[in-house]
Amino acid sequence: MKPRHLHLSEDCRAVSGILQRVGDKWTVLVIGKLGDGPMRFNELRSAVGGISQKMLTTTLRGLERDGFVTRTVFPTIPPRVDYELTDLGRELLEPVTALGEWARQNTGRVNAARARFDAAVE
Amino acid sequence: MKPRHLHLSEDCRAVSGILQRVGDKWTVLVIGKLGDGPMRFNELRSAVGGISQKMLTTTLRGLERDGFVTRTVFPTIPPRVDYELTDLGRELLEPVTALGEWARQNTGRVNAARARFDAAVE
DNA sequence: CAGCATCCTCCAGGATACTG
DNA sequence: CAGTATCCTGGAGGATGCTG
Repeated sequence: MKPRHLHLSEDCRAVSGILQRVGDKWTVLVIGKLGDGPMRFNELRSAVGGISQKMLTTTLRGLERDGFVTRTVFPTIPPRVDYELTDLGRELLEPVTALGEWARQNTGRVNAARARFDAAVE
Repeated sequence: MKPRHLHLSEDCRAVSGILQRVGDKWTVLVIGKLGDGPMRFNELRSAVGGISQKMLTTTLRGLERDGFVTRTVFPTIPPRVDYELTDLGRELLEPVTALGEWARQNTGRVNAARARFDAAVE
């Protein structure tokens, strides 16, 4: 085994994979909302806001497939479906939240850099 | 006992933004390589592997614009251009690496969940 | 209510060719 | 060497309509 420096170079493909998985338009927003507790489909839809029905379905299926979310169907009329984070999903939420915290604290610096860059191009 | 205030909900748009920024196909791989020190264009190109010249240019421009990397041109013949992480870039690398570490430790569980899901659908 | 099915648009990203 | 400039394609994602 290679010695681990604190660089991500060695595992960067894996990092890239997980980031692409989680870096699509809706995934984080959905697991973010589900972090508050189980939710029904349309409840989640309006909580996220702006997401199409198709994309919510797609996103949830993906999360379910990867073991981040459970899907519970109540065979009532009308039907009721609850989505809830699994343990794995909640664990994922931690490093994601850390990144989110970083984002929250540094958007200012990023925006400043952008303004500087765009001004330089003029 | 889980920490009760993960509340990603409030800033989830910002999180989503930064994740989409960093969640494209090449960004993480590039800053991962640059984490080892400054690199020239083609050096970086072959280090990353599989990236087209166009996408490396695009990715680097984006990173430069956001203040994550610096671009230094040496007016020699042939030309030489060095790319290097800024402080901001190195700081970004930390939460990203944490997420990468999570990915490294949990790909097994995710793959297992996928296999289970796909088998159930069959 | 919670979806599937369909159609359509847009753009990330690859391939290729040319240049200072 | 380090790029620009074009062309092209797959797939993410939106809009709409139908169903158990």
